Amino acid sequence: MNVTGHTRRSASIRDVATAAGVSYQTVSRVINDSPSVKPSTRDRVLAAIDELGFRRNSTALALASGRSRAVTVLTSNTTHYGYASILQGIEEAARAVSYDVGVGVLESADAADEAAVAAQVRRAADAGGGLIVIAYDPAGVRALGAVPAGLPVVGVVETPASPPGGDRPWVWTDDREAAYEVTRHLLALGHETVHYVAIPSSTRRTGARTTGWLQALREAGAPEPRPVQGSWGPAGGHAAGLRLAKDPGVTAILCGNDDLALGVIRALHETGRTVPGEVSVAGFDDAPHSAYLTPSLTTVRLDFTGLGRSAFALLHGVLEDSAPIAPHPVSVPELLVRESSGPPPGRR
Amino acid sequence: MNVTGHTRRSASIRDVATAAGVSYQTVSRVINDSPSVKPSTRDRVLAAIDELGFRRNSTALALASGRSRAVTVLTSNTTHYGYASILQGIEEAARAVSYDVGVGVLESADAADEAAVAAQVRRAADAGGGLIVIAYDPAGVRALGAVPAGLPVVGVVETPASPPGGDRPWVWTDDREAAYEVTRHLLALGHETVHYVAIPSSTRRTGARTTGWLQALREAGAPEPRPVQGSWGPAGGHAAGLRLAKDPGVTAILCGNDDLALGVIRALHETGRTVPGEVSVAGFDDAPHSAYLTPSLTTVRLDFTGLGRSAFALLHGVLEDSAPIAPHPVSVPELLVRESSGPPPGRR
DNA sequence: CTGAAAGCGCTTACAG
DNA sequence: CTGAAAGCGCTTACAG
Repeated sequence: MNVTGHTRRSASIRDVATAAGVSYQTVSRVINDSPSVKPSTRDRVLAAIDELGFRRNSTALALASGRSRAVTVLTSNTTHYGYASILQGIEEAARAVSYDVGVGVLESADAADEAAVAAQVRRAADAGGGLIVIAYDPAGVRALGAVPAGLPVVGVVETPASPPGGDRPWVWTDDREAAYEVTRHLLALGHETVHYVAIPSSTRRTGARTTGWLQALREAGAPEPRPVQGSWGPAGGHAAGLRLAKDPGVTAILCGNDDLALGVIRALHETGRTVPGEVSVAGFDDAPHSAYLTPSLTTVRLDFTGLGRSAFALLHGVLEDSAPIAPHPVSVPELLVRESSGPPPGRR
Repeated sequence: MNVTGHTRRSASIRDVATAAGVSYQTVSRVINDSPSVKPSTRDRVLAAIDELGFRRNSTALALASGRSRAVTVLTSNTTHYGYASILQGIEEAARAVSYDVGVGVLESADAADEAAVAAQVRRAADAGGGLIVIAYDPAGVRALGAVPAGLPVVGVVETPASPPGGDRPWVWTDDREAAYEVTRHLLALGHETVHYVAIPSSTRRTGARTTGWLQALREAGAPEPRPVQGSWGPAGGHAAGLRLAKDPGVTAILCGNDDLALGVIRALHETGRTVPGEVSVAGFDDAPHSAYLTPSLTTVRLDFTGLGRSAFALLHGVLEDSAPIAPHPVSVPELLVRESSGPPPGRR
């Protein structure tokens, strides 16, 4: 600060060069760790950098080199636990290697507004650097599809139906396996079948969680009820729960996430059904509060933060042209059996 | 895309100039809405821009002009509901005026790691543009304090004890008023007093929520129990709830946020106390699931998204040198009375 | 091992 | 109303 209150222009490589008695190209070499600098010269430059508090201007770096040590995360939402955790994981990994992280929220989760999604993708592309698209919902899937070829991008996606080719830089958690495990847990308790309240799938096809649930039912020879369409939040779970509560044959309900499960439990309570006495309920994600609900919620923990870190690692590999990192890191889901699941009535 | 799979260099203002038959300075004038361009010239340039798909390079803009239509949000966390909602509000407002938004997570919420906080502030400053610091916790407060003078910054803070001077570009929700209202609600139900489980305060001094709670107790001539220190999450609420449950005189508990309240309710349940039959519990924030808990949670809704929009509006005013926007927008908290609060035992 | 030149894609004065 | 020059702070070849 000078006396007028304006920020002092920070030192440039030319200032450092003058102070160190070298040309500014040499300064550039030092800050880029070029091996061809005499140690004594390097030391003088380093001392000048330190003395002047020089920090390399990232804007100039980006313009001159065409690379911009930055990643933009495109997501439909920042408040849902899973999305927010992925973002946190990305930021953590990015910070470790001095990358900036930007956020772009996709306007409409139902992807009705195609133009808005495309606009966000263009903005992100303009920002330079790489792109990570959270493609759990229609808007995200559309955004991923709208990324122009040639732009470095990683998609955080639902478990693909079949292993994608090597040209698909995607990461995911094994939702199918997770759904399979919870469903088997509920069936093992003695339930005749398990009903399912689905989160909106990212595509028109059946979602990965739905697939895993169905697989478990089929292997057990259990009846296969139609999934109930939910939304992302507790309100959708509540509505679905009220519908399911009308059917006295329903004794076990798997929900596409913990918020839905919470809404379902509320609906069951309102209609006088006890959990887990009359109906067992299980969720997905292990949100922070799920262990403290009454009853505490049986769920599957997915490592979203780790998923975010993996997404960034993959992108970083692409951007830095390093050896292609293992393209499809998959974290293992963990079943957490709590109070909300138990044997069906009459089998206690 | 060309056949080799590389992205085609996008059009520059020189390309547009050539196509339109003008100099590139004229193109610059057109994209900057300069009034001194002949309409017919403008039309030709606009046509060329459209045809070539020209998009202004924001990096070059930033380097040449020294301004960077960008804001970096510094926060301790992206997953807590309040923090995430503020971020969402900022992004929404920023997008409306084509600003990029970056995110920096402050390493340690307890601000023990002073160096890490300072490093994040430097990084954010290097990114250019403005800064919004969420200063609800010690790390955020420290970050806000570490911002070098001259850098455009807006702080999202707890309700200040006294109205700050005009040189403090701060925004807040009226937490004190909110706490005051919930406490009065509980007292009006007939409770002798209201206990308080506090969120960590941003400073060593008493937090705004604590102040509002105390004010209501004093006005009512109610006993003033010591606040119980909680954390941000349900685990802290659970621990605090177990302690409070030991005291049979406790009939009403106000919690610093909904997650704490959820943990408190769980602890009361575990120790055999009914809510609201024996103990009333109220929270703060109106998280999305709070209405669907059993019992549903009495709480105060705070408009975090609106707070984020206000923070950005204030910063935008500073950056664009426009008329100083009303410096301290305050949204009005809304009391939501639900099932978790009722009359004390014996006064039903 | 080090320096001088050209350029990244824009903007900001300065001319006319 | 429009054009030619200089420069933002770096990097990338190109010389020596």
